Amino acid sequence: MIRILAVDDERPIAELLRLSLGRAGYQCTCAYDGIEAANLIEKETFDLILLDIMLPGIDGFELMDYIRATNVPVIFLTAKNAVADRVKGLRMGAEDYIIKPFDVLELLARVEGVLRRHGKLQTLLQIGGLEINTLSMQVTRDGAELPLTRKEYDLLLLFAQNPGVVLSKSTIYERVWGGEYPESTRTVELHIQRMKKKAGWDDRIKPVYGMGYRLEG
Amino acid sequence: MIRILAVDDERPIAELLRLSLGRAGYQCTCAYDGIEAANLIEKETFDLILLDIMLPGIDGFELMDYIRATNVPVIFLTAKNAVADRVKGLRMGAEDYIIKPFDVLELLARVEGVLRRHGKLQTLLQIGGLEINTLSMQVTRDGAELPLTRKEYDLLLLFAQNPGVVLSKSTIYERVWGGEYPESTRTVELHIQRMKKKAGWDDRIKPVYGMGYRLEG
DNA sequence: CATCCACGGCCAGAATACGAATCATAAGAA
DNA sequence: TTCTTATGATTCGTATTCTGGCCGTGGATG
Repeated sequence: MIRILAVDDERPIAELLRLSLGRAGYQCTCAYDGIEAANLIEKETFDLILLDIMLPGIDGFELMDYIRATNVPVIFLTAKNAVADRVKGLRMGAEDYIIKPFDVLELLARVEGVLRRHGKLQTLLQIGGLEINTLSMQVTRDGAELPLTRKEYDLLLLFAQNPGVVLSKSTIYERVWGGEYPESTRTVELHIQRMKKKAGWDDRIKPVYGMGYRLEG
Repeated sequence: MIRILAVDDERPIAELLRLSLGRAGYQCTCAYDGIEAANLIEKETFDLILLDIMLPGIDGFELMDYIRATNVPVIFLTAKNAVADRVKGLRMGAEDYIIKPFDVLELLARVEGVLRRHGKLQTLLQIGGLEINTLSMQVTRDGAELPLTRKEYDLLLLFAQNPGVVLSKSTIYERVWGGEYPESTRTVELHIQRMKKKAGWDDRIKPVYGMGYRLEG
């Protein structure tokens, strides 16, 4: 069951979110201010948070700071003409935003998109002799768990989600680290190297000279 | 990887474009005025350009003149009530336009549409007995992979995307290497030669004396 | 037929990309 | 706190690819 937290101080909106998402098969909890939201996030775990920017008490941006550490994807809700807010939100690590008033179908499409990108819709990925559980973030080979670090896992998942595709170093950097690729360092190579080794994918992930890396079938 | 250039002098908008497109899997670069855009277009190659009309310095229309020569599709960004601009833009060869403020989903839909019309979303290209997979960047003949270097691949793809068209050496240089064609070297001939050989296209790619090269059907 | 110039083929040095090892710092657990 | 682990910058070595120069060939032009 996928759990979603909807944070909005306007009760009718929050209720609308809860009902729409509930109908679509998600388990949705509501919070009506920043404090309540923070408490819930502390106490429970969610797969996705829908966050209104304008909140009494702690506002959405402050809450974002808090949420970011938990790595839970956030879609935030903004008023029609608050472009600056949207940018600020995306900068702060939000996955997407929805402009109020929103269409319920659009909402569902975006929720699904974000969940898919985070691998929360499909919980088991089998590839290259490995089994990746995207919910528990565990990777196993023949039932034995691989002790992967955070970056290694992210990398592994990126390749697993794009088998056969050449991923350039800048793409990899943007997807795993975020931000612009710093040409001068060898960070990406280094981590690919470590991940390959742990995953036993030394022959599977191959460098494509001058282009990037590819996970072969 | 599909590369998009977003030209807009309003930083928040440009940033919004970059983040949204980036999240959708495109590689997006920003320029904040006409000069910067022109320089980038000169230096790199893009698959699509998003162009704001109102720009300081060189405006969007002037830039359009410049871009048209490069054959890169353009989507205009216009203000809500600038109907005349829209018409002018389409007349000048823009592929589509988007009215600001725009919805990100709409933007993505239009971007996808334009890319599809230009065959840039196509991942499998079959020509001259070869099959080119632009995602895995692999070229196969009868199922056997051709070991191409980066420049060879870029060249092959350029010809494959322009069958029957005479490509001048300076055009080829600009598209594959970027920057101005250095008359004094034989780099282009050399690489075409190698590529032809590996691809088995010795009789397919023919020199057009004094003009360039053409891939014959 | 003679001349000019574009193009093909080849080579070696230059440039670049990648892998491995090492070290310093940051983040996290005990 | 202290210890451990994770992360990322740096350096070096090697393999691969790129490039410029030279020469030969052959088409274009008169």
